[in-house]
Amino acid sequence: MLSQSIEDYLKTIYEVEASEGKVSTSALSEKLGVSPASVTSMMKKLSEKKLITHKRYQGVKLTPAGRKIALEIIRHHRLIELYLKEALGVPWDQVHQEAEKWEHVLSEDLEDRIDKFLGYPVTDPHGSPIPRRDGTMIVRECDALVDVEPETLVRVVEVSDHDPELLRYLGGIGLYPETEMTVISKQPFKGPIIIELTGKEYPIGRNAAKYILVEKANN
Amino acid sequence: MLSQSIEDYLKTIYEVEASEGKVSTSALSEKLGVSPASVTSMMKKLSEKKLITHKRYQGVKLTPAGRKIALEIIRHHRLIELYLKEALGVPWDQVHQEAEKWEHVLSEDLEDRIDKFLGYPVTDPHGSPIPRRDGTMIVRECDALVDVEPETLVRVVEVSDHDPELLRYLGGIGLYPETEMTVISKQPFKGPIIIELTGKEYPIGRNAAKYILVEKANN
DNA sequence: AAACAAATTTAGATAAGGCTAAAATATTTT
DNA sequence: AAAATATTTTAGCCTTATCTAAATTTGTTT
Repeated sequence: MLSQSIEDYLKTIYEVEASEGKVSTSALSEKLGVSPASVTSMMKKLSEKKLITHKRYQGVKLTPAGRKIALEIIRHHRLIELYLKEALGVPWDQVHQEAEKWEHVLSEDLEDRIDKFLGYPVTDPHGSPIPRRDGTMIVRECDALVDVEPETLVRVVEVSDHDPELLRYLGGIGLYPETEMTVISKQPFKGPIIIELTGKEYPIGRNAAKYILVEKANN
Repeated sequence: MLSQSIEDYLKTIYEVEASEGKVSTSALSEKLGVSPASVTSMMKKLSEKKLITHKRYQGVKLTPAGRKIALEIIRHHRLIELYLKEALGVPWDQVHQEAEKWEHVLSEDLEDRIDKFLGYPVTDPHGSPIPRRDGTMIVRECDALVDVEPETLVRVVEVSDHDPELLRYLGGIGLYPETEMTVISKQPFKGPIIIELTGKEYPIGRNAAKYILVEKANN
């Protein structure tokens, strides 16, 4: 059995690897809210357990064994998020923090029951893909909203779950995964992106728009 | 915020206090699966936090503050047990171990949602009363099955949740809280107690019968 | 009531996982 | 390419919750 701390490190390494490619000590330090020195000492431990490979001063990489564990935790997390929303009506900006704690104590049996209850879903409430039991995950091709050219009709694929305030704003204007909308314009001087949704226009800050993933909609 | 370990100690102290009156170091050591020395050092810490009173060599007692916390954890535990059974069909012999982990990471918000979902229940799947949010708990008068005279019609009130094997056996013969049955006889030489249930007779070991609480049924 | 046994506490050690401050290595700037 | 800056690692310390072994206190027997 792995400690909660180790599980959190592996999950975070996976996420940083996916979003930034390279996994540095400082990135982990920042995301995990611990000092860089703590990260280094944990890296040493994870290396010994053969869950990551670590070149001094060069960052880390998950081994297949480490990746499998990371994906199991992420599977727990995302199943729980969807479950809480569907079964208990927890709003989408709150499911993350709840899942963050529960994911570490979910048994395989309960995981399966939840999966079955939900009808073997493939995405969580934020549109993130749910890894399968076998440690595989289907990743959809998509672009950050911030990179889309104006006058494009897009469909929301995924919204990052890390900022509850952003989620509340987006929920408020009706922007969820699967929602279709048009990018109207990108205001100059790093100004907001204007989108149109159900006939109304809304501004989305550039920074927020990095965390909204979309795909081109047909027509 | 209290550590999981502290929560487990408080809960166990409450349970020992309720079932045995006096709370000794060795009883806690045994129930928690830690050495007596570990118990003593935790008692020191809990005393400093004013959650228990501790007289050297004389056992411990919960303070009102400690009792309140113990009951909060027990409330979590029992709500979760019932929720898992009702919402996800987890068998009653498995809900305990699942609740044992989840109880420490349940938010107040989710607790309330679960409570509401279940219609503000008053007992868990084993018949144990669920403490209210305000830290009060209604305790029903009842006797251990082992102490009941033969030829008595009784109603099951509560079955201890600590032994999955016993729960499976009892479930198999249809013995649950609210079930009515007749005590036929107590076999001599510490032999089993024979009960009649839906027309059939079943033996219940004396030890098991200590953990089955019943009340006299009318007629 | 003295001696023995049982329960409890103290003393000292260990493992996890965190921290700060200082040293080592990389990277960027001049 | 040297100097300055930023990142990473090492060294050493702290806290929490455990443990074992030894000492103390309580309870029980003779």
